Amino acid sequence: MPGVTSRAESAAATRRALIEAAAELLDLGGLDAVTLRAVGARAGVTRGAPYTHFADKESLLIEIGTRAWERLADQSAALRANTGMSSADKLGSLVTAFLDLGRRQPHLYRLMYSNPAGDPTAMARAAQRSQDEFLAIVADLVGEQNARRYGALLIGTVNGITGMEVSNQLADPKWGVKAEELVNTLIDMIANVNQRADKG
Amino acid sequence: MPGVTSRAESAAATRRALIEAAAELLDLGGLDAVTLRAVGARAGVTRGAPYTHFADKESLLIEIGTRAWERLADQSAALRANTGMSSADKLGSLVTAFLDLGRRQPHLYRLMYSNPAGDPTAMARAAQRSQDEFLAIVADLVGEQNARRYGALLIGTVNGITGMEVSNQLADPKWGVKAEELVNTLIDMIANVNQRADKG
DNA sequence: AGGTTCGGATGACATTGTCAAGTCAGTCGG
DNA sequence: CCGACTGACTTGACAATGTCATCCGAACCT
Repeated sequence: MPGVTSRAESAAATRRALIEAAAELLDLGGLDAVTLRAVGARAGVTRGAPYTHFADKESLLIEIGTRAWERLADQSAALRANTGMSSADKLGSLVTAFLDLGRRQPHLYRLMYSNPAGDPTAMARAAQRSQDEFLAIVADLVGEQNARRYGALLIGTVNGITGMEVSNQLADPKWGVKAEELVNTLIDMIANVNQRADKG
Repeated sequence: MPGVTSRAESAAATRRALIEAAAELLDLGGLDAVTLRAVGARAGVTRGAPYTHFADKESLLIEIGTRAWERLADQSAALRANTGMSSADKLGSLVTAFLDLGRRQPHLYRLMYSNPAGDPTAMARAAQRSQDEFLAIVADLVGEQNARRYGALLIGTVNGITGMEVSNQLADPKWGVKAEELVNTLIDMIANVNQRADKG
């Protein structure tokens, strides 16, 4: 038997520690606080260590964003599999999860949308998977035909409203509305339109 | 009479040149391309010159974002004053302007929403003025009472949809819808709801 | 004219991302 | 059991960048 911790194990642990350290620094001090030196120090290694596990700093950040998207996608999938819940409630639950993410981890939220226009990164692919899960739940609510149209509208709206939350724009008392209310207003409108279409 | 170009005039010209150079670099190469040295070179001065006109690099960027928001606000104000146009058309026109901005200048668009959570910058104030103008047009469409609710919903949705455009997410053929369609769908729904409320 | 003011230039410095070279412990074939 | 090897990590070095203290010179005022 090799050492209690094999080399591969300790390397994997370091990789995990680096990701965690970077994510913590991001939450605490924003993107500017995430320097490779600080990440290394927090993970108990030196500034060069990240280059063993990641091509460059951006790759490390993308890994963090990817994981966040995957958590959301998993959450959606679990929710969709839940049989004791209405589609509308599932949708509301997801929206809340999204808003909470933006509120609790605004820097992470920004990172998740900092997609370069060029090639699709791993993060972009994870984001798409998350959207597909979301879309499936919307389809349960409004039917397959309308899913794309209203799914895109809903996703866009949730992003936008959360974005306003993140940049503190909705906090302005002039609006007098909460983010959840706004999204629920839209969900209601969509459900209504769809209901009328069903009857027609 | 002092020289053909007074010192104050040339200083103001330099300031303008710096802002323009920075904005061009932003459009061309993204935020990473905006280094003070590059900005100075493009404006015909050296790296230290910006510090005569701006406290730091961030202030220069904020100035660019502020100007962009002000252009939008002015555009909205002009539109609102136009008497030969329906409120719905005004709204559609504004939405188009917004989407075009995101499509043509994605880096600038991102900058406009990169608001720090803390104190309200000049950019944040300009953004608010722009939103107020938008809100006024929405109020013409749905009435003063509903303006806040639906205005916030619309602004959030436009932001979100544009954001999806900017990060190339709507380009995915799986959606099969265009950004304008989505927003128009929402505008129609809002107009309908309001119409029914009027009759009730 | 002579002093003053201020826009801009220059030198210097700390921080940071990145890489080449070196070090050392775990691993494996014999 | 031992020597070679592999690969994770460290260290030294470098270039780019934001920022500031200092300096220069031309426009400005009296």
